[in-house]
Amino acid sequence: MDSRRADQIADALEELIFTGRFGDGDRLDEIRLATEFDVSRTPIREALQRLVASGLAAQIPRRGVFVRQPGPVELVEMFETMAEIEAVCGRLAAIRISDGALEELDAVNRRSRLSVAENDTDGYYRENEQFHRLIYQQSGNGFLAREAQRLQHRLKPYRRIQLRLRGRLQQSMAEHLAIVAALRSGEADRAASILREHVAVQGEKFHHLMAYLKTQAPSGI
Amino acid sequence: MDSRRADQIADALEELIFTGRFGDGDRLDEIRLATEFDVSRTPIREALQRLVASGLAAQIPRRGVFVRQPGPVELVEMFETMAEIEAVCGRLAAIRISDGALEELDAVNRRSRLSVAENDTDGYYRENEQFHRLIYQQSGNGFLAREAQRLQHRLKPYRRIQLRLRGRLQQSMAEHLAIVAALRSGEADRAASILREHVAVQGEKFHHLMAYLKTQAPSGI
DNA sequence: GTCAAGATTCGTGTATACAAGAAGCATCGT
DNA sequence: ACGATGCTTCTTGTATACACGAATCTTGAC
Repeated sequence: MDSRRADQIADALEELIFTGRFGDGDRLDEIRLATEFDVSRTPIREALQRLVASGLAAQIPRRGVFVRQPGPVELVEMFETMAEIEAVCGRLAAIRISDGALEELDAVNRRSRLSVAENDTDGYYRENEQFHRLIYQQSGNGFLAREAQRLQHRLKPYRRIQLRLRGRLQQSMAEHLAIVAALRSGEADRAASILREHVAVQGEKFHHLMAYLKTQAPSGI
Repeated sequence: MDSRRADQIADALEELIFTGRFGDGDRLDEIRLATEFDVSRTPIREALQRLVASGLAAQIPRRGVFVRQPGPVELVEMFETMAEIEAVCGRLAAIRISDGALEELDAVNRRSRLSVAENDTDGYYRENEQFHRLIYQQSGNGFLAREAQRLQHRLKPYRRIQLRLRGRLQQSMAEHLAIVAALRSGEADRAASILREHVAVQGEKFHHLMAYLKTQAPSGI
């Protein structure tokens, strides 16, 4: 699909940052990466620029680009922003959603329930992602939907991990059902506030999880 | 400040796109731009990638990058998104704003009033920009503030032009005063809804202006 | 021994050279 | 005459070479 080497490298680097292989402040050495990816510096530089544009890294002129993992404060801010944007999507979707999309949401929730039964967090997260994406799209605003998806992608590793907390899967599932109910009945404000809480609570849960992990092992994600 | 040639070029190109010197669908020829900016293709390519990342241009592999001016539909979507995000900022700011910031907003509004008196749309827009930026910052969420500012920057040319409509300056001014009043009294929902309308109406006004200009002259902005 | 200044080295930023795919054009066949 | 196929040319994508600034190391002075 994408024959540009630089784009593949950008995705690979993003994954490496997400999985914590590159820690905060690490310099992304062009030459080193070039040899590792067996490619010249040119595509590496293009990939790095993409990372900088996404906010995953910061560039200091003549010094290089450095990984920029969000700290606790920024993570809270990102989750709050995501919560608000999802709330907006939900409020608009409650007015504009199509019957077909409601059916799709039901279908996603049926599949989600199976994942919950099997305690399959990865499977659940996949369905969860689709669930939210559908709502973005049903906001009837393509631009907003793209922005929401961009943010979702950025928060993906953090949204994912908090599902491992005991009871979180069931709670999330229940919230999804409530959201669909509100959308179906066209209760815009109710859909918005449930969605806002649904996402905000993810931030809090993630926060708790981080605090907990810190007491257990001082390693990264 | 920024010694990187590529960044300067990116800004210059952005300006050229904003001012309509490059129309929708125009190919941004690397070689041509390189000779025009008297520079090699390398910084040009980096600049183009930045444009693509901002959404101002689209890249087709092995074909080049093409200017992507938003059409009427996308503009409406962008204004709606901006309106919702500003509403969120306003709601949060109503709770979190500092006394000092309220003073600053008053000061900005005083300066704005002078621009209104002189019918100085450019001056008014500068103050207007600052007014909104202050509210973003007072949302107490740095991440949200940056996102809002990014969107504001993207919409700048369109927000600016609609101020030329007769009576718009006075109307905008009145709305700003109402917004500060709501923020000062901590009426979160009221601040949000005024801000939402304040921005949404800009989209509508811009739309009207475009429709009007289209009847007058078939040129670009 | 410590600090400062110069030299050296290393890495980014830019220019240029090379590779490869896409578009346009000409020629050949039907 | 029209269409298809191969060639040519042009442009992007990648590699390499060069320039310049930053950081470090060394050396000398106090």
